[in-house]
Amino acid sequence: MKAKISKRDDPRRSACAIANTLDLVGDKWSLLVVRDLLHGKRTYGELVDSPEGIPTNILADRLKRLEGAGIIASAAYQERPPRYAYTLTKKGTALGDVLLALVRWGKEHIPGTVTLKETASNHGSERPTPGSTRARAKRSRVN
Amino acid sequence: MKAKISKRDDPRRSACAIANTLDLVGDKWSLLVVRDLLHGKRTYGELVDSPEGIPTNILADRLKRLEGAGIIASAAYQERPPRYAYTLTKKGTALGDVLLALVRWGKEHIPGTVTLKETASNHGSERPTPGSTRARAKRSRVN
DNA sequence: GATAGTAACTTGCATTTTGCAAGTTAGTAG
DNA sequence: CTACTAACTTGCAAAATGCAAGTTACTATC
Repeated sequence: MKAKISKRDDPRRSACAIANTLDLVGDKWSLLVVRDLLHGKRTYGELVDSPEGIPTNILADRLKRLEGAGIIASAAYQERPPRYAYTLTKKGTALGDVLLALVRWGKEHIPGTVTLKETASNHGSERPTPGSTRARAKRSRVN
Repeated sequence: MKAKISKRDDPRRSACAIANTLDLVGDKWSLLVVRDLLHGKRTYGELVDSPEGIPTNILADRLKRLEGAGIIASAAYQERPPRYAYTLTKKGTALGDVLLALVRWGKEHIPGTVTLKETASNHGSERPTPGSTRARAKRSRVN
């Protein structure tokens, strides 16, 4: 019935907001996925194609974790061959401020880095519009 | 044979400022060390005592890497038993903006998190004051 | 209908990183 | 000499990462 949270079994490292945020997105890949989604990418394939070359198993894992954390949401945009589009939730979109701080620091303090913004506009081909179809997400449970 | 830096053997994942920043501080611990230094902590022991409980080998490694990246600097504040004080460089202090973005996001989106600021104001025991001896380490602003 | 292709994952396994405990070094205090 | 402290280092076991290959579910083309 009631979920009681005692200090003993608190899995968090501390109450610090920074530490807890880092526990969610403090790894080499999570924020890059968020970056790509902010830039308009939506599908697994588009995310895999990013210049950093995320391994597919890592991407699958990060998508699960980010969805579990309420940072992204997935929705089937077509049923016949099941295809999913990932989008940022409001919570995820709010990470834009963090990315902005990161990119500003990087551009100022790491030579040769740039703000890359390649994919917001598609390059030629038409794509199915996510959300247009009836959302029927029949999928293995997302922990 | 001369060592030439071509795009082929560039060790970086990409030119993206976010990716490169994450390669420097995109792990569970680095930014917590920066946080503590911003809050006025200076010695190895003080850093180890943080509530998240960083393992000592990880701390030693992160201090080396952060120093190598020019984010922190170490200076001996006493010679007889060698003792070192770690301080943020200007480059490291600039990460305060990133931390600020992280703490804001965490406080808004993760329940039960706070801005913890148990600064250098010691709670009971006296500590050696850096700068008492010859080598004086300049203190950075205590947020 | 057999072959090939595409998107989205999953699985296996070697390598790397993390984390806990214990040990080491260089001093001070009694 | 023994105890104690600060600042690390070392030794693994466990977990995370990364690369390649395999799987599933379709579509398109011989």
